[in-house]
Amino acid sequence: MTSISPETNDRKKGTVAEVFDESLSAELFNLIWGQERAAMPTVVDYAYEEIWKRVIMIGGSEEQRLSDVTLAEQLGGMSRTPVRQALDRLVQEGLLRSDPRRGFWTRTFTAQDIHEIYDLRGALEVLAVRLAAPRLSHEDLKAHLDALYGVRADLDAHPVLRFLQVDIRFHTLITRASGNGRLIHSLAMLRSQLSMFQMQDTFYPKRMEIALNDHEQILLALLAGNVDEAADCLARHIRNAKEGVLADIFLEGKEGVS
Amino acid sequence: MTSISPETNDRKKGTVAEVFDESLSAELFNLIWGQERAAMPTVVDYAYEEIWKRVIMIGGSEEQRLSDVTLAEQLGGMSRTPVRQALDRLVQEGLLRSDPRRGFWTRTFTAQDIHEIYDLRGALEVLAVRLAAPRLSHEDLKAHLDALYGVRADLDAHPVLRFLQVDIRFHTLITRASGNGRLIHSLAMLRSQLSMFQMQDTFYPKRMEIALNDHEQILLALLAGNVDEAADCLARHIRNAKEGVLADIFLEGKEGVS
DNA sequence: ATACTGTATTCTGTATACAGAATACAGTAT
DNA sequence: ATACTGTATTCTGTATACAGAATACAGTAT
Repeated sequence: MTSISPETNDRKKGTVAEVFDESLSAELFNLIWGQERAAMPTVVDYAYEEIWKRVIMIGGSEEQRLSDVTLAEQLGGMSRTPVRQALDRLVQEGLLRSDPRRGFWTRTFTAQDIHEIYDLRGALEVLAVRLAAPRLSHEDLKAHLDALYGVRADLDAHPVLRFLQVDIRFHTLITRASGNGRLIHSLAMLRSQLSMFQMQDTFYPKRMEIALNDHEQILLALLAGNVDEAADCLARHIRNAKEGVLADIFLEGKEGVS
Repeated sequence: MTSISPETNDRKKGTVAEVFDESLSAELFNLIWGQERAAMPTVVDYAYEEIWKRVIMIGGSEEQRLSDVTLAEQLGGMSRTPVRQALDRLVQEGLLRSDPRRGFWTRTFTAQDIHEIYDLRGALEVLAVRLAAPRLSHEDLKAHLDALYGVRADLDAHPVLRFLQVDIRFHTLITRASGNGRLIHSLAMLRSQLSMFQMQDTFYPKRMEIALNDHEQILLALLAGNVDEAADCLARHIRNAKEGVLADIFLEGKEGVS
């Protein structure tokens, strides 16, 4: 899966897959679902985590069949029952499709899916930042600003994973501070779906810089107590991210589809 | 569960449970999940539907244990496997809690849950109406206005179920027209959770009239092409609904909790 | 009477068995 | 050569079996 750059850029860039492969899916899993891990995980929890990582690595560009028998063998010879329960969970969360009496399949993601996910995410994160504003401490905000400046300083050194970490942590900070458990879970599910094409997504330094600038602006607005500005900027930030992903992954020039 | 009226009202009123009992849960299920029913339902689908109805009838006021063995027997002697899959689905959707190695339980809903659900619903429906506005035909809008006037005319005849039907259909009209499948599903899940205390909720004619007036205003704004007004009114409508439910169900006078 | 310990019982989570649907494929007709 | 039919095989969905965790409870000590 080679992507054609929509604009030339002489600095380092790359798809996530090129740079990190297997280790990234584990990192992504921790960032997205780490906090929700059970104290005493069941066999189903283990199967869910392992299959999640595989699905993310397969990505959203091809439909691939997942056989419960094969997976059960590969996951240390466990039985089909917990594997099927894990697969059911992934279907619920929108990462897989189950074709009745024909099995489980990874899903392909279209431009329509990108629109759905980012539109939803925009509405949810704007709600999150409004709920979070009075609950975020100055220390938390400043700590994240520092982290942001640190990453911006050496984006060239280890670009993509470091950027993804700080990006996810920024959005997680705001989401968690909302205090709305259902909102937190919904956003985690959307991010889980986004991870499906994160592996093919191409990250340009320019795009990462723009994102970090947006984050900075939002954090500064929150520090200044200007919630409306933070919300507007966050909405714009997510619209921009959507356009970036659409341009990168779906090059057929359908940017006009609103 | 007897509710104390926060204001006296001499016209007919009542909790849903008093008026409809078992038949209502089936009606609610159809309104919420009817469109998503599979052509060839599996045993799990059947178990899911039956258990959903039971859970709704139990409601969100008491924690009740659900034994997979007992349910399997009651659902025509099916086995535990599909019952557990259905229970897992209900946990995913927030209607049940699974206590690891101790079983499945219905959840009690607190004022915090009402806040979470309605805040989320507000953000999602506002997004829905913005996406739906250019996609709703004048015929659809007018048809719903007619239905609304019909119900308002004879609210006294069969108040609660008729009101619930037209209420859910109004929100479903807007949600579906958004064209965003994930948004539609998220809102169906929230409504599913709302159904948990719908049975204890008390419907006063005044409250129903206010809701219908809101609906009318939103539909007229959409007919006039005034999307912003429709969105604002919808946001207000849902905030009002939240306050109404909080006042009805949680009488401890915690309206101040924002 | 109350707290504690150890055993019996119940019940959950996972493994395995089995029936029937979907699929592959060989054989036949055109 | 291609389309079709019927049988063999594979695989999914559900039922059943089983091990170990949670619970109930009787018996004992204080």
